[in-house]
Amino acid sequence: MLRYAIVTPPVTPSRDEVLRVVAELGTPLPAALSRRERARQATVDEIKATALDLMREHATTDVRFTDIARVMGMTAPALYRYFDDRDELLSALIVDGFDSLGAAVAEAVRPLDEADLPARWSAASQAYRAWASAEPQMFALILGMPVPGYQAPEEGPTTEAAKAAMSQLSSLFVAAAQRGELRPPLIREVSVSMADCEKSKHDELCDVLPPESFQAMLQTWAMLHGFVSLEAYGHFDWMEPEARDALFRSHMRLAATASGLPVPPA
Amino acid sequence: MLRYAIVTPPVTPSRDEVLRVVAELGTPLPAALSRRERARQATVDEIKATALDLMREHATTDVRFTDIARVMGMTAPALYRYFDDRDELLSALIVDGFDSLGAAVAEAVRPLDEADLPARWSAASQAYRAWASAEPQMFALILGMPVPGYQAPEEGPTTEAAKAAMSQLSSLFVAAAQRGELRPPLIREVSVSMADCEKSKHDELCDVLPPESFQAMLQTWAMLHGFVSLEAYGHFDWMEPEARDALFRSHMRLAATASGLPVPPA
DNA sequence: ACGGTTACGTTACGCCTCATAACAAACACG
DNA sequence: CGTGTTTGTTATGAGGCGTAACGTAACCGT
Repeated sequence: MLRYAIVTPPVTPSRDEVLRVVAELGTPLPAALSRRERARQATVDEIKATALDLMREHATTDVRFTDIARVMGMTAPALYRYFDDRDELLSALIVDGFDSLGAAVAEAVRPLDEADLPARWSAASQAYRAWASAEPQMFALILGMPVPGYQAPEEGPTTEAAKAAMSQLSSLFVAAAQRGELRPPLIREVSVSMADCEKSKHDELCDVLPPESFQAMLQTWAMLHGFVSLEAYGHFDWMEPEARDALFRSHMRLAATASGLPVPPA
Repeated sequence: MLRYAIVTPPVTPSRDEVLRVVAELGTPLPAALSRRERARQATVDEIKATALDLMREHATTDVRFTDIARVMGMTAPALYRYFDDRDELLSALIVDGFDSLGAAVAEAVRPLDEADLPARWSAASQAYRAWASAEPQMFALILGMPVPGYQAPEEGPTTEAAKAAMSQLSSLFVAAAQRGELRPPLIREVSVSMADCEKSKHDELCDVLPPESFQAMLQTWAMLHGFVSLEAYGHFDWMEPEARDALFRSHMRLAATASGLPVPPA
């Protein structure tokens, strides 16, 4: 039923692997990690990786400690040495999820010409979509209604990770604005509360983005997220894949047109 | 902890109540229901209502049979007389959810002048949004990733209910088209697969709606759904309510502008 | 009105999961 | 080599799902 060999990574990863993971997590890397700490970190990673594998395999955001432990060749109570309870594991997975989504978008954009904003927008939105389609459970976990019973910690590291991931989107608008390629959006009326709120919460953006463009950016996110949500949860399954692709491209052209981003060629 | 008195409706409802419920469910009403069938139907309804109350109270899509039964003054195994298992209860709730969403939109639109399409669009989208905000659990249940472990039946009554609810949206486009008030959408390029798929699956629409308007309708749904999803799951919590309202109105103006629907005045 | 039938609700039970407690082995280190 | 820490184990309790077996009450044809 469960394929032990496939999902079980090596118990003691290489030093490089550990360093990569540590760097990825943003830890300052205090000179070096003791042997024990490295082993512990590896186990934590293996738990998270196994949980993700099981989520993928069972197509659900529900993860049973029992299953994780069995796949890892351990017993369930041992996992409590690494995560106080299920919520803590989920929070860690959510942080990783935002990181993964942000990284996927960043990866897709990185090799492209910085001047080619239409291509960067296409690649970024396509990466968002592809990530959600490939990992609908993760997508549901971070941007949908999470697992029943799970209560997201307010203002925790999850919020940080979310902001970081979403900055991938805003940086596109900032780049366009700084290059002078950001047209005024289709909707230019901005309510007072909108302009005010922009000043209070995202001040780093209001220096470079006019309020109507900030508003357009949020609407762009909503457009992107709407399509991707509907697709990820199967509400576009009645369409042929090619039709979905075409609809998505068309949708993103619309988003760019409406928000003032440079429009990708048809 | 649990308020028995509040959530427990009368065990034997009035005949009018029963007739209303039956009519609501679309049952053909075969002359009349026997006393037994009426009682059974009442219990089924009470179970669903209690489940909804508990979902609202605990802010989760997870419902425990034990809790439902306790609130109803029964024991858990008794519920299996009415629903084979948890999935069947959830499927029933999903059907009701789609019905409720569709009804909310229909209610909002019904009193308005049939000629005033901008007002109807504003009211419909606002009803969609308000419904999702008032019942985020239901919203997640029907249009998000459902409860872990729940497997939606393919092509069941849930699909029917979903189509019926979504027809509220398409009927707006159809009305606009029939009245000659539907402008060509901003994006007019339609891929071949899109136009073809339209013919195969939603043939009743392709008679009145040009393919580019059908495409625009789907994009409009995606725009609406994207905003509503993000808001319902708390990703717009950093905005003031007034700012969210303004953003939504602006978003819906954009949707109408882009899709060719008559645009509401600012 | 009466006995058979059907529906409903109960208690008892088996299985599973989460989570804790108490215990054993492995390891680091003076 | 001993000592304390870390990591794993087994044992245990609480609680949910779903089934089985059993009473009981309501319905219904005669």
